[in-house]
Amino acid sequence: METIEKNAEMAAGFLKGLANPHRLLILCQLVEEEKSVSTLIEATGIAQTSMSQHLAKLREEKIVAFRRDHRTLYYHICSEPVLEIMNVLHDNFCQNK
Amino acid sequence: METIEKNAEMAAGFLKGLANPHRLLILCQLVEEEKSVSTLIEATGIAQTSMSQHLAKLREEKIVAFRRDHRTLYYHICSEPVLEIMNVLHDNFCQNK
DNA sequence: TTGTTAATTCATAATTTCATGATATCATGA
DNA sequence: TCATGATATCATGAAATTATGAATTAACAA
Repeated sequence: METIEKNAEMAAGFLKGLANPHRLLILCQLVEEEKSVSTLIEATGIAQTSMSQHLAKLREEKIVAFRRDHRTLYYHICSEPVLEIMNVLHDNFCQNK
Repeated sequence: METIEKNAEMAAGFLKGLANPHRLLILCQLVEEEKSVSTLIEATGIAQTSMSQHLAKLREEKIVAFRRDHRTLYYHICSEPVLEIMNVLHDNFCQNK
C-alpha cells in the first residue's frame, strides 16, 4: 500500500476515535483537567459500562491515558492534535451566541 | 436535550464525515484545487460508485460542494474548519521524513 | 477472609457504515 | 431522437459501531 494511503488509514482511525457525541462530551470534560471515571459519569450522564467502552476506544487511539490513585482511575488527554481539533470544533460548533 | 449535547451531535456528525480513509484521500486532492469526479477517481483509485457515495456523504455534511460545467461536476471544499483539521492531520500523520 | 467500591471485560442485538453491481439520470453531440 | 459520457441512486450483504446487562478484576477496609 502506498504511503499516502497508510497515512490516510492512520488519520481516519484517529478521527474515528473522536467522531462520536459521547466521546466528544468526555473530551470536553478532560480539556479542562484530568477527571476520574465516576466524575466523568456524573458530569456527562453516560452509563457506566458505556463510559468504560468509550474510554477504552480513546485509549486504543492514544487519545487519553490514565493514572491510578488507589481504586480510582484519573483520565487525561495525552494527544496534542486532539487539543487542536477540540479548539476547531469549539470555535465552529459551540458559538451559541 | 442540553445545548452542549446538541453541539456534540453536530460536531460528531461533522467528524464522521471526515473519519474514513477514502474520504480523507478525496479531501487531500481537493485541498490543492477543485477537481472533477473522474479526476478524483483516477487520482485515488476509488471505484466510481463508491466515489459517488463518499461525495454524497461529504455533501450532506456541507464539507464539499460542486459546480457543473457541461457534463462534468467539479467538487471543492466549502468548509473552513475542514481545512484547519486537514492541516492538523497533515502535521501529525504525514511527516514521513 | 469477606465485603464493597471503582472500573473493565464479555456477550448480544440493533443500527450504521461501506463496497459492489445494477440501474437511472442528466447533459450533450451526431 | 438516439447514443454516449459523466455521475448519481438503489439494493444488498458484510463488517464496524454502539448500548445494554451480566460477569469479572483490582484495590482496599473491616
